[in-house]
Amino acid sequence: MDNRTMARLLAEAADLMEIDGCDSFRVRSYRRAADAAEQTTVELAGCDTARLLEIEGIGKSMAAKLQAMAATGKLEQRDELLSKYGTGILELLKLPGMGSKTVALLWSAGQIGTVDQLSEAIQAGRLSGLPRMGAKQIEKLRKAIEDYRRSAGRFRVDVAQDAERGLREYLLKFKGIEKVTPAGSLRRGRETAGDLDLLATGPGCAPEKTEPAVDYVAAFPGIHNMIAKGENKVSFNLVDGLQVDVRLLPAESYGAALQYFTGSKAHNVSLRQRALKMGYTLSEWSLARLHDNSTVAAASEEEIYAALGMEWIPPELRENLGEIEAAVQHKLPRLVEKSDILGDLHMHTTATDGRNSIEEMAEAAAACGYQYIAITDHSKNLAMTNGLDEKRATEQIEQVRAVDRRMKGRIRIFTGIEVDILADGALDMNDDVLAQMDVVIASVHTRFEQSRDEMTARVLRAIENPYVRILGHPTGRLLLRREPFALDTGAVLRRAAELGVAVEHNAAPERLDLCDRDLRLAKEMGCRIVINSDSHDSRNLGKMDYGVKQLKRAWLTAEYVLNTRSAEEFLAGLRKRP
DNA sequence: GCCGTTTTCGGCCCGACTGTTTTCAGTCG
Repeated sequence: MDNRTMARLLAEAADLMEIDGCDSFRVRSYRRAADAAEQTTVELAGCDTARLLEIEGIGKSMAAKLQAMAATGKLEQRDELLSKYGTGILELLKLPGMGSKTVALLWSAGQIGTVDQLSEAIQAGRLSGLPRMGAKQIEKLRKAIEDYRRSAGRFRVDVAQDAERGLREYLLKFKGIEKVTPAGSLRRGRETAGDLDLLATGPGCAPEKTEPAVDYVAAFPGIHNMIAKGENKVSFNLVDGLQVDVRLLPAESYGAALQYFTGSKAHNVSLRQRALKMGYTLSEWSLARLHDNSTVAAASEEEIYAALGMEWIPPELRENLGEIEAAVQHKLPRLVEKSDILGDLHMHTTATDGRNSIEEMAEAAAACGYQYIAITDHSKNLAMTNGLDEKRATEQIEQVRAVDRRMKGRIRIFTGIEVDILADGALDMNDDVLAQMDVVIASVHTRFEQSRDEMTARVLRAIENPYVRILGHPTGRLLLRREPFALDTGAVLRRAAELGVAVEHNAAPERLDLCDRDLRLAKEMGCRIVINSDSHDSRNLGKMDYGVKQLKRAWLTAEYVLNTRSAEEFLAGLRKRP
């Protein structure tokens, strides 16, 4: 059993224990253990007790549980509670605004243990009269279910990406498979994926010879249930429900298949129309001549696009939004690449909720090839993270400068802070401290019951503060968990552009703030855009692949992205301080 | 359940906000 699965079982156990009314500190220790399992680099399943005990947050009892999990594949506490409450109870907990106490209340009041049962109870009016269940609360729940159902069935891209990585590694271990490429919305860089399409090719994928490869795919240990197993396609669900289709393809039609399964549908329709006009027909097998069905191109996408008289189109642009016309005229932009990113301006350290020191972050960033970074820990309003007050923030400035000197120019470290935008738009830090920072990021962290207008006013007021240089995660979007902040993005971006406040595209995979639509808007408004990792761990520093894909989807070139410039130019590109 | 001792118990991240409370419980970050 891998660390990730252990982490999931422990986290689920913690949720269930909380519903069950266990001691909250005990629950927390399960959560800490889950965190540790998720974060650690050592393979837990192979560890002896002594090694396990070295891990922070793992004690004697937890070590035994980890070993039992490795041996049996199960966590007893979790299974017991699940059989008591049913599996639907965990789903109930995913509704925004729904915590363990409310779940426990619903359970004890009416044996409500699934989202469907809750929905039914609301319809039937059975919730009113329960403690703390007023009209507003019930309406909130009704809305939460609606949102939840809308996103059901799709997976956040980082979940799909993780699955893809694991599967790809597994597939490439097979001798007859030489190349594995994800297709579909994952390849195009969409925020969510309905399923995961993986294309594999190699000698073992040749027609009539696929049987061993198919068997190998079907033996993937992460498979929860098999949907279909054919000659060149294997479909199954992973434990978390994600559907995976693995297609084994001969090298000679790999390009056509990749093109076909990458989509989007609209792009493909357009492309096929063009093919027809040219006397060709395009399918997942090949681009062929209409009159005799002879192949024109099939092995690579490049050949196919070239045969259709155009440049190869990056997958991120394949949405039928003008990319075909541009490719025909050879006018596709040179999109921003990950290697263009020279600095990361948003990260946390052990001073607040990060896992590494300033030095460690700096070293890791230098190893990523960055030329500069900013240390931007949380401010005091994020009490849970041990946010910095004015005094600690001032002290940290000195520490950052000291580390910067020690790095001797190997990397520049800017001073900074991520301040919280309060309900009324004020910042939770004095201006005279902000005035000393190179980089001040202002972010909304809490979503109150604010109307769209109030939320917009809140952000607009915050960026009027002359020390704010970057607007952090502007839409507060946490996909599939919560609606983005309802705010007038256009108005905010326009004002940010006027003021010279850069807007952040937060590349943290779980916090996809500016979707491609927002980024296009930012571009139109003339905003300076910064892509940041918001790392809480030095190991996440270079992880910008997905974020860069999103930039590409908005047709952004390096000139739009401020941190593709040198340290000096970057600073000069930021809003001038008063 | 972990941890660290001022070591075998008693702490354990804390403040803002909402709704249903008329003083506070629940959720979130």
